[in-house]
Amino acid sequence: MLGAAVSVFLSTFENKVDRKGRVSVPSSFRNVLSQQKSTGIILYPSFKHPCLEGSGDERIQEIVSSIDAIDVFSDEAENLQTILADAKHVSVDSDGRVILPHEFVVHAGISDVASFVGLGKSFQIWSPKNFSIHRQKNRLRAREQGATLRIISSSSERT
Amino acid sequence: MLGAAVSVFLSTFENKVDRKGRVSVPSSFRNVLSQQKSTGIILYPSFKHPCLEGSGDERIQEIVSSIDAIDVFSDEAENLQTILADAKHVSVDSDGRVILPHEFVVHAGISDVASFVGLGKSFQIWSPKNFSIHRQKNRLRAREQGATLRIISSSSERT
DNA sequence: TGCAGAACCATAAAATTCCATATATTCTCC
DNA sequence: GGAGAATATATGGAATTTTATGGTTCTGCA
Repeated sequence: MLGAAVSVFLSTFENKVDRKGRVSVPSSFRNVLSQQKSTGIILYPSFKHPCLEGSGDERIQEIVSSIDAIDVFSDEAENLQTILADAKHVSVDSDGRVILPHEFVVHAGISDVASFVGLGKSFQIWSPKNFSIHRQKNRLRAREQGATLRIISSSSERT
Repeated sequence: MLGAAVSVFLSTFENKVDRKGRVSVPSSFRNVLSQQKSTGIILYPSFKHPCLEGSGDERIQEIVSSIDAIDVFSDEAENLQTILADAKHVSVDSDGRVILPHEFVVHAGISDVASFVGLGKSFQIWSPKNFSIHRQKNRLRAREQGATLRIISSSSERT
């Protein structure tokens, strides 16, 4: 294995989902997870997009803390609590695969291929078709807003 | 070894890309990377040009931090996440080479030669043909605007 | 007892490591 | 100052190791 690379979820991978709902977690993602000492991953349906949100299983702890920190009856709290209610823990088997729960597969519109999309501290799982639409929109917007590059360069100027 | 001196990506190098997509990273670039303690490099397609943006892998950490600093579900965060989703980490092998992912080769229109262009804190990878066109345009504009030298001198002031 | 999930096996494709060489470039000793 | 040794770079190709993925068997539990 190479030098542990970078410890964030990065880039996009398309893997096949077999009849039993099994799908390989990208190798580089598994490396990140094992660095985080995660035995598996946490999945929950995104409420913004037709995709699944995923992360190492310590991330749940952060969400719980976030809930604690805000007003119990706020919309925000309810959103976060919804996440907890819908989330599932799936374990990674010895071949590096997980089983995507059926209702999640449905939510994301996944048939036989799943796109794992690295977002840094977390990742998403999409159907390739939905993701390409989503990506298109994002790139267009990023270009229009010109926000992307500015933010990056401003944060890299210091050091 | 010659001037390990400068710790910025400088000048332009043309190296061959073999059948497997391997290409040598210019020696002087490797020196900069090792000074930054990078195990490899981060690559992502440029929004603006048909080329690849490259940098040491600590850059990713900066982007992730930028994301963390803003609302997780905002458009802005998604813009930045687009970069993470498109980026790839490639490790430099013991012979000083990296493998250019196929889709990146396509994006940059690279066939059998790649131009590594030093930009100081980062660099770009072009097909020689596209780069010469780009360079031509830039020179022309610089001449018209007479702005180039001013910009260079102001940004080089720090270290 | 039937089914979902877990643990095993097997294998083709892809990525990584290792080795060989050609071409420069630098060093060193005479 | 220069011939030849020693080092560094850029490349090509082969050998090995990892992944991704399909199939089968085992097992607990409803």
